[in-house]
Amino acid sequence: MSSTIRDVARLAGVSASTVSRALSMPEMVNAATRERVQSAAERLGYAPNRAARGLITGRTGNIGLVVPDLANPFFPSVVKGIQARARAADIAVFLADTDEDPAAEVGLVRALAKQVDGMILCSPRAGLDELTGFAADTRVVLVNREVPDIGSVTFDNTDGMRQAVGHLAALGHRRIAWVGGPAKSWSDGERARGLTDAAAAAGLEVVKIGHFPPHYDGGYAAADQVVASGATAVVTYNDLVAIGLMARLDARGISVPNDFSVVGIDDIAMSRMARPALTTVSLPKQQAGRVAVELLLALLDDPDGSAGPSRQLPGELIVRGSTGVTP
Amino acid sequence: MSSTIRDVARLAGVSASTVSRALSMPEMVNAATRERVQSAAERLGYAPNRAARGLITGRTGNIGLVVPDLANPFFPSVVKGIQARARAADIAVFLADTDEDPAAEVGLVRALAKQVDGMILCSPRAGLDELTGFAADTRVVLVNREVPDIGSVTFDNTDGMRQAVGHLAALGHRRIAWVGGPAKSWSDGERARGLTDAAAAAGLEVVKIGHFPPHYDGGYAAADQVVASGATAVVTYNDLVAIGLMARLDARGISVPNDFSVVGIDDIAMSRMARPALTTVSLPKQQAGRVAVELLLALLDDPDGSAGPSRQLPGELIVRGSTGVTP
DNA sequence: GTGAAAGCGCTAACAC
DNA sequence: GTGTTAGCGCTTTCAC
Repeated sequence: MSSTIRDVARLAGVSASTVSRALSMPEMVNAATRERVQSAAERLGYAPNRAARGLITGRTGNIGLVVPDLANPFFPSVVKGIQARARAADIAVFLADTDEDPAAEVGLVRALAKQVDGMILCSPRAGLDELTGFAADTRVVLVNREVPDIGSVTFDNTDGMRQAVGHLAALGHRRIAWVGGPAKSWSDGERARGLTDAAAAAGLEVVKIGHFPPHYDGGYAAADQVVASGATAVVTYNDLVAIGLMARLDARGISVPNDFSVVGIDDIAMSRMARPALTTVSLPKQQAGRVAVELLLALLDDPDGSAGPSRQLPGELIVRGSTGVTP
Repeated sequence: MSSTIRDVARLAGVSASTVSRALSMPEMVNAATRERVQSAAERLGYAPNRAARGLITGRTGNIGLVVPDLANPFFPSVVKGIQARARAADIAVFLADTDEDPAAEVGLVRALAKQVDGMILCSPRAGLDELTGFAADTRVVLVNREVPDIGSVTFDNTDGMRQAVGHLAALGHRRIAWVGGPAKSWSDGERARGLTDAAAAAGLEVVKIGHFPPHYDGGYAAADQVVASGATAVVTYNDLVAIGLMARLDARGISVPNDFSVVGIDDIAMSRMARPALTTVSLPKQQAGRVAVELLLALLDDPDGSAGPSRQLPGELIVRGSTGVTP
């Protein structure tokens, strides 16, 4: 159905290798021949079969992308950044959604690894050993996860939490609750630690409220414990949790921000739309995606394939209505 | 780096062809040999190179998926459905996001078409001729778009609008505004027509308010015209628009649902979380994704590749706070 | 039931 | 500068 390199060769009256050269290394071929080949290719709508090319060059021009859950708006943003940067490099993206299932993660990585040049793993839930194992087989870049000897793009949680604490301290809060996300989430640990350290430095008290699913319902469920903790402000694992938490607060007649302050992390679109709008540590999600692709490309061009420098991106506190009033 | 069929053959003490058979047509090989091959494959972590296999079988085991904008929560849901169904069939998914750019759409389809068995195009913005052209080259299934002779999965907009109108009429509304989405969107036309027809049948008046971007900001921008129209209720192109519209209404001190009723379409997660929660025509997004994959699989198995039967999925009105009160 | 040989579409080495 | 040859990893005749 689709035309091959030989069709073009026949039409242009040259050999297949000349077609190949004319298309991928135009300098190496006579100008006249080149034009003949190019117009023939044009006329046939020819485009090389990348699978066949990959077989011989060892480069497929494809990358794999694994995310835990597309329904969490954080990930589509990262995916968009990755897409955009990959397309600019003429690279196609395999996407897999694991549904937050670590076992599925392992299977999907193995399945995809064979047909891609490298993989980007977003917030992987897999264990350290598994990730190290992946990186031995394939070029891997991590997003929102740090593992020794594997390239990664992360966010500066320490500084983000410092900003959040500074803001809450300035509003007069003395006791802050932390609502944690999935126990297997690397960033959960980072954020909790960042918050604890920043609070200690500022002389504030932190109450940790268990682990909750990283969704609206998780926040909704956490709210009552947060209130019972005696805190006057809360920082949550992510925006979705914060929004769910605010809904429960509202249902109980607790006013945000008059009675309570809420700070999220991520800055998903929904946070602007919430009422009151959510104060949050904004993370450069699309940029993280773009940077991840760049790291991966560097890794692919690097003959020994050692991990390039990892990148840490800054977060920025966006103050909105959910922390507008002093307690 | 990765082991090939010959490595397995050597370890099992058989030929490559036997390995191939033992793995893909286990019946055709002696039980003892089969076990030897399978354990050898296991030990080496062998998985066939799908590109190489595709070269000879003509089937890559991959499908392409093109969506206009992952930032619109409607699409991640569909993508999740597609992913899940594809994975069950051991099929990998190439994902491309066009950023609502029809030109990018064409380019991406062409680029992907070569390395996939078929493509799913979600809410494509491309013209009729272009889509027909695609379908001539590749197996194509459309989601949320209907084109003659191309298989598709759509939602029953006519019935959905009938439900919405029935609800609003029962609340006592006599004059309903319609806020349209992108002019190039097929479903925009369908929904507008569905609403108009249902309103006519029920003896209600419809005021159409132009075309707006299918986002929060579009709804925010449309609100003032909606109010000026003299309508007491509004149906919007999608939930995002409805939520933006409600925000502007709120900013102007117009109470939903006391002064105004709002109905969206899609039922994205955010609609449950909005305050007041949004009444909306819920669309089975994940199911649409699953069905699209099934249609595509049927198309691939069909030797003459003619368009299979298209499927239309029902929508269901979910009544929430945004239409709770009679005007 | 199994192996040897051919070939999918392409590119890279080697001749010329 | 261009054609010929070989081969990427796999499946599929065709012999045996």
